[in-house]
Amino acid sequence: MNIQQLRTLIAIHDHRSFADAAEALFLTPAAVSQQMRNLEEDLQVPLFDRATRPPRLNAHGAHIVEQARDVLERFNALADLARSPGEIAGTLIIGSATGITSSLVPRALGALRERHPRLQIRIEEGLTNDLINRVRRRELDGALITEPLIPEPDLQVLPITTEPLVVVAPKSVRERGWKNVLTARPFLRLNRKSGVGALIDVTIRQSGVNVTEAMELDSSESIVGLVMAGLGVGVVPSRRLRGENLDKLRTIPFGTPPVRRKVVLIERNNNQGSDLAAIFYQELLSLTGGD
Amino acid sequence: MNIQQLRTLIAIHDHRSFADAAEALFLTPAAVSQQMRNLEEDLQVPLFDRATRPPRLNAHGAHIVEQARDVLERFNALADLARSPGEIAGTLIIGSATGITSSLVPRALGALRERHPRLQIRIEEGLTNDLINRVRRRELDGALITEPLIPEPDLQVLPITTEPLVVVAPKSVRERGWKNVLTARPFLRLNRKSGVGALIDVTIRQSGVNVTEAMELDSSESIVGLVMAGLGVGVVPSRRLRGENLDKLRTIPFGTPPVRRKVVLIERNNNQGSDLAAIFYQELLSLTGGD
DNA sequence: ATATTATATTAAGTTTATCTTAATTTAAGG
DNA sequence: CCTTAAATTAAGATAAACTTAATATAATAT
Repeated sequence: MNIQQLRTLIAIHDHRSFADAAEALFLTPAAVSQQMRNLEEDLQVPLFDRATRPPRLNAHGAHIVEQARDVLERFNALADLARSPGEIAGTLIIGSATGITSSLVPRALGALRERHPRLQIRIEEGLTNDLINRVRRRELDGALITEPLIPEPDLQVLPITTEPLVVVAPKSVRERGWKNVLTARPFLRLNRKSGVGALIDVTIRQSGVNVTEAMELDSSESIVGLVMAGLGVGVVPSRRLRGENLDKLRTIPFGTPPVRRKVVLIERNNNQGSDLAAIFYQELLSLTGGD
Repeated sequence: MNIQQLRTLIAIHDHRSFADAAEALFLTPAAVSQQMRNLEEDLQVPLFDRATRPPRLNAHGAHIVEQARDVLERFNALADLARSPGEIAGTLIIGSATGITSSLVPRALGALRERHPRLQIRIEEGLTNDLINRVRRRELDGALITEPLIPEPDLQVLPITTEPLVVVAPKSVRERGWKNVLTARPFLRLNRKSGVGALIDVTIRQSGVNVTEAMELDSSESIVGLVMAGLGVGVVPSRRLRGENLDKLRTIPFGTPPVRRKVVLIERNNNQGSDLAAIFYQELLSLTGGD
């Protein structure tokens, strides 16, 4: 049994004539006759009472026609849907490097959900290098990470937003200039495995400043806490200071010129990118106005 | 797009491999690969991301798989239903000659309805000759009529029940024997177009009795009424006398030997009969115990 | 009853679709 | 880099589905 045979069966019922059904289906009457013969043979049951002209659907045949209408409608609806995939559906999987705090991302994801209700969205956190490999392996549609990033020919880097870094020190530190402040007290280093940590490290090395490292920490919050307790100085994204009691801290722009960390979306290059990631990026751009 | 392609698409999703899907479907991998190519070409949209091995369903493809499951399940259910038409459905149309009063028929129809809830039943009354022609033209599945009936090679006569005929006369008629009673008073004839009327006519002619016809009437009830009014004598099915005040009437068995009218079901012969009529007849037999 | 007509059926040939086989390509893993 | 397994592609083989032409037949007209 196949869809074409069902189509023919219904047409015979509607037109009450093999010949008229054939005409409606752009076939010859012989084709219609043979189709019905083949269908009956396949099913091993008669569908027509052929003692009249035209043949009449028997009780069973008439029953099958009614059921077949539903099946055919659904099949046609699926074919239409398949031909015009207009509505975005599926699962977008985005990796996010640990510590990315930009409010842009949640806003973009919210807007995506609203615009494409059938789109499933998943955010998976991880370390930058892991995320990059997972994008390559197509396990992720894209990943949000921070620079620095070694340019790779198979990856595309799409800028999303930037954020200034600042030196933080206890209020009691009086030295002028960021280099002097960093050397005035023990240095609380942000883990170099993170993009920000690495950016800070590179900047310090290139400036020729010799800091006295006290310890290495995994998060900007820890660093801010220790600085407030008077145990040293550090460098953190300025956003991390929101809500803090700035009366107890000094903040000085970090670097010459001041360094900003960039949040970027990486995707596969060379037409290997995921359609869903492209949609996500468009959403981000519309929120930032392209800045 | 066809059902086989949908089947293959789903198998690829479930096995995550063209080769394994091919094995499950008893095809070669090349056939699977070509089917998917053909499907994408027909729909004019890609369904797979082919930059990996095995190819992965893209978002759109995965979405179509989910919809396709429903369509395929319904198609399969219809094929199963079509192959085994176990449950009786459809419309049984039975003709009934005017005046058939046997309680068997309503009882049989009631039992049929109970046994086959999806069976539609229609009873259409008419004159015997009309009904016979309509059975021939397959407009009726069968017809209930009374004998006599001229045997016809294309019609099958299935006996259902019999009923005695009686001569009815006013109490004042004293003659002995049915023949004398019929000639003692004017004869009230039942219309010969009905089976009973014809049966009565034939029996009288064959007996050599010369009745004096007063008038011809269409129903047994009219005859009984006129007899009670003293206007003549007649012949009616004995069932018609139920509830009548028999103190005012004489009743004598009609014919030598006594004549009984038969109610029969006629159907087309030579394997032209309707399945539904056969079911109806079986029901009648089970109610009569075959008598 | 016979003749006519329109339509379904059947047989045979043609066209199209779908499969298999064999060679080639390619992603993935060692 | 090499190897392997699996997907792809081209070409041939097979099966399915159609058309054409002849035949059969129910229905209708005379």
